[in-house]
Amino acid sequence: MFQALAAATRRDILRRTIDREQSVSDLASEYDMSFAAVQKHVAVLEAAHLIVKRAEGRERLVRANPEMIARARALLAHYEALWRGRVDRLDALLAENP
Amino acid sequence: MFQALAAATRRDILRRTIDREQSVSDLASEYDMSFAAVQKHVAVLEAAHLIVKRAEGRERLVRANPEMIARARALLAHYEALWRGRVDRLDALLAENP
DNA sequence: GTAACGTACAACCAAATGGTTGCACAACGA
DNA sequence: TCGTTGTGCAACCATTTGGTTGTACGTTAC
Repeated sequence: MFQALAAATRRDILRRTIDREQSVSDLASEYDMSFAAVQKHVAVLEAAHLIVKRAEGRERLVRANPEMIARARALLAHYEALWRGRVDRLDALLAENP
Repeated sequence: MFQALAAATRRDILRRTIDREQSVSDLASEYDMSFAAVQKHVAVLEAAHLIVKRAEGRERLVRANPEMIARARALLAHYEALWRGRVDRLDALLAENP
């Protein structure tokens, strides 16, 4: 998941598809690279479940999956909570030895 | 930053150094790879400011930088906020046309 | 003083990544 | 029907990544 978020282009695709559903071609037209390159980025995001695709005729409409973004955020929040826990233990220690 | 978070080993180093300050050797002993490999992971995390190092004699003590973890989390929260904004706009639209 | 320890860094290697072009194929439009 | 459009996938290529070993150098212990 973090691997999928690592490339700037993919984060940008995520940003655009949060705004509104877009076809793969729509997305490809926004970047200075081949359609195939963008299609691969979309595939990576899809594999990480950061986006979902929906078929509409010959188009594939892409939209961000906020649930998965929330999950990434929760993981980082968990790291912070661990740190907070350390502080809390330190606080407890200081309370014991004032 | 997300690139730095992309490797599982580095996230694990982050987790360990949130818990408590540890030397590079301490960290290296935890993984089934060479010292140099771990040292490189630490260097990547340091370049992303996800950890900070402190010299103590010949040792380099590593600790996580919760400020930067918070920043990563905030970025993801921002993405979610964009999505929320979309929903809010939709809500406003529905309110206009009940 | 010297041996051992902790760290950094260079050189190298295999595998993954991010890009390309080309091709196949389904869906749409004239 | 037939050309065009939208998509996916394979093959290929250069660069990056994640690992290795070896070397150098400052710090600590004896």
